[in-house]
Amino acid sequence: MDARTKSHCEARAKIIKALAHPSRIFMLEELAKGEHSVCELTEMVGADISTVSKHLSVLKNAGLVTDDRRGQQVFYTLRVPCILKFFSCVEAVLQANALEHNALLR
Amino acid sequence: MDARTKSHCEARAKIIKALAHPSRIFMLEELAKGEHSVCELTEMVGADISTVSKHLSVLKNAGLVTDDRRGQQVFYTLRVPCILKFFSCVEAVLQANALEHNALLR
DNA sequence: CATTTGCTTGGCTATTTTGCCATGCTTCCA
DNA sequence: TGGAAGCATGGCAAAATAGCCAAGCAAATG
Repeated sequence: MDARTKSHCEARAKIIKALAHPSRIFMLEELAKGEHSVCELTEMVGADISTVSKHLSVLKNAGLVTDDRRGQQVFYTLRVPCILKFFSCVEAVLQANALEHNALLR
Repeated sequence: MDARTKSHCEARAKIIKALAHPSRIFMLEELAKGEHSVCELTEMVGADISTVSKHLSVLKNAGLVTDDRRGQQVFYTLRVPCILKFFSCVEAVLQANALEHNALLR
């Protein structure tokens, strides 16, 4: 793996890592339906607000969401719609795994 | 986030985590072109064979690849072709980020 | 058989990630 | 202007990951 390929893979890994957490996946899906404030997301996720805030900064840092301060609240929006296709592939893997699992049980 | 949703998100996170490493991304792309033995992949990645073997077991555990022993060698194959679309979305994010970055420089 | 080759696994340390608490900052309202 | 509401950040401890070496196991080869 040459240096060029390596740095490219690292860049991609950085983005995928941002996706690799249950709470962040959940939030992205909620944001796909429409913007939400940190408060709302905190409520939905059910974790400390500081935790949610850090998760959001991870997503923002990866370029997956954007934030918009309006008054006291900060609203987050999904920046990359193709993320949903992304998840549908993961869904396909899950289904394939489930099928495989059932086949082994027989 | 109710229990059902939570476990679903966790299942997806598990798969995405398996994708969240430069070497594993690289290997998946190589495997997309055709099967490879552990030896070959080790050569391509440029890490210890035990490291590569563990990476492969992570991918296998997530249901992303399958292995096939033939003689002394074990050949790995990509199990889920849609992974490539997955990456193309990541690519789109990278490009969007690059554009954003340039815009800020101006 | 004994050895070599190809791969996996155990064990260990170093690094990264996660989540909470405490604190600080910004905006709004009384 | 003082305080409250909404978020972000620093700091810390616990947990998860990553990488290598050493050791083990399976198949081929002599």
